[in-house]
Amino acid sequence: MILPRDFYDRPTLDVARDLIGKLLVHRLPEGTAAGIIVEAEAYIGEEDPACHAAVGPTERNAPLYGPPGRAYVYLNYGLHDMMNAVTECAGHPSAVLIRALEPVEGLALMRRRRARAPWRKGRGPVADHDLCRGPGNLTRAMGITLADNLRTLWRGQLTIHGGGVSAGDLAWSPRIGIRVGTEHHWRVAVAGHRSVSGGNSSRRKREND
DNA sequence: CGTTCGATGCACT
DNA sequence: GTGCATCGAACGT
Repeated sequence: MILPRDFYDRPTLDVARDLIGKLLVHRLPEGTAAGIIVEAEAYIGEEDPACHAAVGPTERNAPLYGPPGRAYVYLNYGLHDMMNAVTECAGHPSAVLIRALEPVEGLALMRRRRARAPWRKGRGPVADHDLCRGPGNLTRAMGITLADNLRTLWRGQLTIHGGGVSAGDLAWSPRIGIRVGTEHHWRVAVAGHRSVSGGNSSRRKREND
């Protein structure tokens, strides 16, 4: 069953924790892709220096100020679309970044989309557990783009479902790839899961700062 | 094992 | 003009 709108209208850290083990589903004419969320990060309010809302309301971060339960998708490094779930009541700009999935459905479609990336030209197929490993890889594999910005997650073609999935032990750690706000351990992941990002050494160093 | 860096586009100052 | 909530290859030790 699809998670209701109210699921997202709660403290962001609770939402981040509870999103682990849930199923992200994207239905398109070319096929359906789905995966279990195994890694996420919380970005909480204007006081969080790493949150896009830290600079106050702008055109780009407007979705954060809107109602919870919608997607906030933005382009990062000119290359990667990042997908967040907007949380908390409207006016408190917060969201959860979806960082990694364990692929469940549409793996062939995911692999085709990943292979389409220019930098993968001439390289071998992506392993199953790497298809949705990392926020940029995840959106590419799932076919999530800027066109999905502001989409409702509780109905429509991009949805998050609950039900029956055991998440395993959760591990909290500093968020990845940011220069500020690293004192907060607002990244949550299934401990030891193969599809969790941050596997390379430079990431690990930043994590331990 | 470790660190560095290019690709690539746009919001923000 | 600057700086990214990244990815993955290249290179040093």
